[in-house]
Amino acid sequence: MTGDGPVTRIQKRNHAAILDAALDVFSRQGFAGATLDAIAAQAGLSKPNLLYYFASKEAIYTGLLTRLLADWLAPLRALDPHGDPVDEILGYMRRKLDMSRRLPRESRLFAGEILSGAPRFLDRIEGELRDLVLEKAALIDDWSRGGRLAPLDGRHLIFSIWATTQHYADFDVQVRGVLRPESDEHWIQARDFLDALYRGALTPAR
Amino acid sequence: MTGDGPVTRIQKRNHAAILDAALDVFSRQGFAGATLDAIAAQAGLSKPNLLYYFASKEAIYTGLLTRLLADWLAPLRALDPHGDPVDEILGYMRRKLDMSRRLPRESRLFAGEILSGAPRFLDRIEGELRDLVLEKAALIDDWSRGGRLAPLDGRHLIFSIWATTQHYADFDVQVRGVLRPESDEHWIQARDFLDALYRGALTPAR
DNA sequence: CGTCGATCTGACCAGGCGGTCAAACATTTT
DNA sequence: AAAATGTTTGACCGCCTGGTCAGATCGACG
Repeated sequence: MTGDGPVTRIQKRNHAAILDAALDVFSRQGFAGATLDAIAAQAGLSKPNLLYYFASKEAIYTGLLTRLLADWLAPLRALDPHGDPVDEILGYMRRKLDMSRRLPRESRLFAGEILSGAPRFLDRIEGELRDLVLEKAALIDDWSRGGRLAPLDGRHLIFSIWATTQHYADFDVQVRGVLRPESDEHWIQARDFLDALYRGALTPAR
Repeated sequence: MTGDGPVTRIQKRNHAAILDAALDVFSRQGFAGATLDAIAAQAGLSKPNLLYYFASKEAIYTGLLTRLLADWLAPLRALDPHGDPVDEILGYMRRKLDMSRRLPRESRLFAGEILSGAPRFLDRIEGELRDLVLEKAALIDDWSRGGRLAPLDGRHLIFSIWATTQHYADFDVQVRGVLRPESDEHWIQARDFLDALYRGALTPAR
């Protein structure tokens, strides 16, 4: 294994299979609770073979985090300075909620990492994540000061959108345990609720 | 050890020391990542001595969850049907935010358990937690229908208050990583932000 | 086909884990 | 003081874990 990432056809296939299996296992069990045997079994490989592709459990985990971070931040990055403020923020909320629905494993992976103190992720939180949040928060604060949004702290507004949308992925068992949805109707309810919540709070000049 | 809880003076002291140490370790490392050695060290006891007081790691963990659940639900239980709707809900939000600030270990303990699928807690989520949420959500829905609150789904409103307030405990390292607060001023900002958010969204008749 | 590197595996290891136990030590009771 | 009960410990065990390694197998290519 060179450090240049997958090259051959087999490498590409197994590399991807391992990362997908690892996402499954790490997101359910956390870093400490996950075992290489479980990841290998889920990927359909033997444990030594898995270690032929990744140097260590640690390497799989950090590989996952790195690979997923960009996708994870994409919705916020798409917040458009030239759009209508309320529409932009509601749109961002919807994209995040949609990500929670479609990519709950990724959401739980990040949640578990941060919950346990982000020992392997703190540098990127304080780096690109921080930069992006502060940039977009400044944009929101501009909108607020211009009277195009109710006066709300942009940084905490972003936090609240993370919290409310990721809640439906991270705390899925609790949401389902309380609501007992027959299929997925609670996602529609969540969308409508959050739409009303943020529309009511963001709309200025009442 | 009988099953009747601490009796002697020494038992009371060590029992409490163990639970406090366990809260520390479990909330930082999760169930799988925590070790009996770490808990014993934190409690100032030897591992066998720790197991003299609790039958197993599992027993300490579930003992903790049970002991803390009532306290955890107290703020919601205090939601008063006879109070002013907006004030009641804002008051509830403040109590929850205050709990996140004062009891972050407890918040992270529950978060970790639910995040990993609540394998040892699901029955109580579907039991007393569900009952309480549905009761208070019905109250909120009554207020909404009576025009005393903006029309919002009570169950999802409760979820959103959990999400936004517990976020500051569960994702503390991320919040601090982004905001870099010099002391604890971000808790004040959070209170003001959430106050404005929910006041704006809840206030009816615009 | 044959060769050579890429891929894969069974057997194995050292360390850490939850948990046990007999015996030592403390404390209370008689 | 002695007996009885409650508390603590060092030594230990079996199991699982992450990781290694020598060698077997596979697959692309001349």
